[in-house]
Amino acid sequence: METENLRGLFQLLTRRFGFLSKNCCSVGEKEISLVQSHILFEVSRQHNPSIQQVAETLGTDITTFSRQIQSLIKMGLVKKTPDIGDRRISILSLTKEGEEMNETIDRQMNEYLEEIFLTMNEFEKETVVRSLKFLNERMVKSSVCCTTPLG
Amino acid sequence: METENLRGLFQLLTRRFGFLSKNCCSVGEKEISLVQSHILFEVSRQHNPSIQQVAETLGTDITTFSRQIQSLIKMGLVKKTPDIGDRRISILSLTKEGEEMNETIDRQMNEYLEEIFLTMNEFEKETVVRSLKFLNERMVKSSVCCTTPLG
DNA sequence: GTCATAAACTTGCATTTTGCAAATAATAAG
DNA sequence: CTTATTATTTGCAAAATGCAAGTTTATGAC
Repeated sequence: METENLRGLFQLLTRRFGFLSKNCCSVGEKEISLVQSHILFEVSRQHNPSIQQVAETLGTDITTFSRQIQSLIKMGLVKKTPDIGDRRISILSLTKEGEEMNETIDRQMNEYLEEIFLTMNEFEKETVVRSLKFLNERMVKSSVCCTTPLG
Repeated sequence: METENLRGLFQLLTRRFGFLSKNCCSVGEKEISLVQSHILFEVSRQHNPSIQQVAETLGTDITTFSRQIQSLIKMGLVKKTPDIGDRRISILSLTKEGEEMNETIDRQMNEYLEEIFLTMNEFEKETVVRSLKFLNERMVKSSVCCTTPLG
């Protein structure tokens, strides 16, 4: 097989997805940053995660993350509940407003992505989506640097 | 077809690629940031781009970008040449050292990615790579927000 | 040509983000 | 009980960001 420039491929793909995400985080009155939208996404995705868990998943320094959570709490999007078994730990969850924000962003992003996939036929779309899923799985399993326990 | 969570798929994929990229920007003595590695990548990829062109491609504010270029010049990785036809314009190019740095990062990243693809057979790999390329093309063509002229 | 307008950058702040070091609080180990 | 260890928070100080305003060069109207 010819030598592919895999790096370029990934770089361009992620950049384009980044552009897609950029504008998509203001919902009604509230506006959050890209990083903050990732936090909502991840808090929603994990089951009652601690601050440390989410920070690690996102690869953010814990001190920076602690402050980001403070902002999100001030905005009324995230809640912090002390863990019952271990009171050092703060369990994160989304408020009703946070849920709504996350869902709206989700819908928006999926809409954008669907629009891209509209240019493909069913077979092509299915192949691409299956490939992305497959690749995703393999990236998790790979031992190559930089993976986090909770990926 | 069942409803996929496309956003999640993309988000995780790009995050994982981001992790892969994170550690990979120190070459020998020199160490550059992720953003700076993107700049080297893009300056190398485009044919004698102007400052504005690269800034736009990367979606960075031009004033921020101007300063980032200054840093890279100070590090001896990038060169600025006044355009012959229009002296307002600065043409960017990599120095020999910049080229080397970019190539090393490229090699490193491709090595990591190849390692992930090693867990697939030829057919699977080819399908995935073809899917990524295909998706990339369609993202460029799509009119959905956030694309830049030079993508 | 001259003057106004616009384009390609650059600099001056002022804000935000970041992360290391150190502090705090709670648990676990011995 | 005393000493780690763990989870999180604050105190800086450095870096990144972006708007407003400046500089230099080019272009258009006249």
